[in-house]
Amino acid sequence: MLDLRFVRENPEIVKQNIRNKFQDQKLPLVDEVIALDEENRRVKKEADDLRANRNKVSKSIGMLMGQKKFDEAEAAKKLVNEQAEKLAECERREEELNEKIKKIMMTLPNIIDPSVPIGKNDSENVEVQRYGEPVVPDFEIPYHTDIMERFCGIDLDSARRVAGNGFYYLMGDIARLHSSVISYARDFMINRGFTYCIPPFMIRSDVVTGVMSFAEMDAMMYKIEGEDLYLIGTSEHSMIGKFIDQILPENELPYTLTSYSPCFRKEKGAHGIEERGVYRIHQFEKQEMIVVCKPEDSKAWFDKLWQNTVDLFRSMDIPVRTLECCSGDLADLKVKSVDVEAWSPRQKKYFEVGSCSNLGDAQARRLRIRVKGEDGKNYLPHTLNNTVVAPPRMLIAFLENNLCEDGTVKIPEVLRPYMGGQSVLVPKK
RNA sequence: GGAGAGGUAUCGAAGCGGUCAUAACGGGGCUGACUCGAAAUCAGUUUGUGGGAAACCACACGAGGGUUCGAAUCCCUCCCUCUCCGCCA
Repeated sequence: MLDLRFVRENPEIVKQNIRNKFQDQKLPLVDEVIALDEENRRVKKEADDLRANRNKVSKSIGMLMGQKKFDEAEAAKKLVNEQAEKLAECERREEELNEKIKKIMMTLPNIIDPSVPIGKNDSENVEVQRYGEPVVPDFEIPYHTDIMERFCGIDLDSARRVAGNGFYYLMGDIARLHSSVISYARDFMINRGFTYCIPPFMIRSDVVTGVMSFAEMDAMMYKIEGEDLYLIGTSEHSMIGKFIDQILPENELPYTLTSYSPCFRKEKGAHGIEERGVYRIHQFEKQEMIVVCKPEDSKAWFDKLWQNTVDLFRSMDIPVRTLECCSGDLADLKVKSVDVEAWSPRQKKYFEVGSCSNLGDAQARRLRIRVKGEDGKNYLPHTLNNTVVAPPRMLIAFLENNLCEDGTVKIPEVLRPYMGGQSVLVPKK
């Protein structure tokens, strides 16, 4: 969501940005919206003048009535009535134009950061840096659900009977491991100065449209029947939504929060063989971090945020890399985004375990989140979000990287306090 | 689920067809005075959004409609919040 004034004053920047994102079909929308805006301002001026006149005459009628000059009052009424139809027509046109403008503005992509690599789709994302040695052991690493089954740690059959494909029962040590990771990640972020928060797991539609594009909404969000409520796809939704319609005191910035929630996603469409098991599911749990900050600080915060995830995974000895999202793969609301990917010794490649995004002022504009500046003027803050860890998917990386040849799984030092002191998990079968 | 009350700026709250929406009154914030400094006190200042170079204009009293020359105020529909009762982790 861009500022309309910005579009009006910088049409070439907006168009080049659209080309950079390979959305050329949206190019005509820029001139279209500028023309609509011009007409809208003209119509608005006319309507404003008519309304100003009506207000003036109406006020005088009140005075005339008070002075009991009824004849003059009647004459004034006639005058207002003569212009009523013209005003009504202007107002209809205003409404129509506003709607058209809003619709276009919702589809124009946010201006990407100059540092974002230009590319058509996810195949052109760019590796930034690797952390830790991606080891391939000389024994075979089974599929993650097979590892879990050795520990009697997963029951997908029952899950399918109860809820269908895309759900799981985690059992025993594997379930405990899942909870341990969440607890550890929570404390990890608290130690880095973030405020822990447990948010609502359902949100209203106006919050949904504020935090994501329509395309994403349709593909992701579960709606509660008969109510204006949606299950959150990530706690980012309720956490950024927390600030809807607020004017925030500048001295309270930045807000740095870490939240826990289950996440619900439709995951529409078919997915590949590598996305079975607990990789892509309708319900999972996640520790998230969000930041609301001054515009000038968002770039620095962006780098701090993804670094937290890298550090967390490294503290559990999982090799990771950062992958910069290219222009064509970047969601329309985002200014810049980096995925954190974990090493899979089985697939001998990295796979996504987290995503860090700088939304610029796009979410703030949609949600009407403002900051009262020192000079008394309000401005839009920037919003950022990043995955701390999403345990089900993280467990895949965890099990594959910590599996020993004898079938046991090492528990990293940092997780042991959360696992009752165990240093190793021994298979049950 | 039943009954009741209510939604007005940063907060509490008055207004209940025109002379109180540049929103009374109070709190908070900011500025100044007093003070070595602070508290207290006193004075001033402080809604948002859009249009305009500016003067200024328009819009917004939960949302949307209607009545009217004119609606915070009257009518209709919907949403939300609170209190009590019921039910229940």
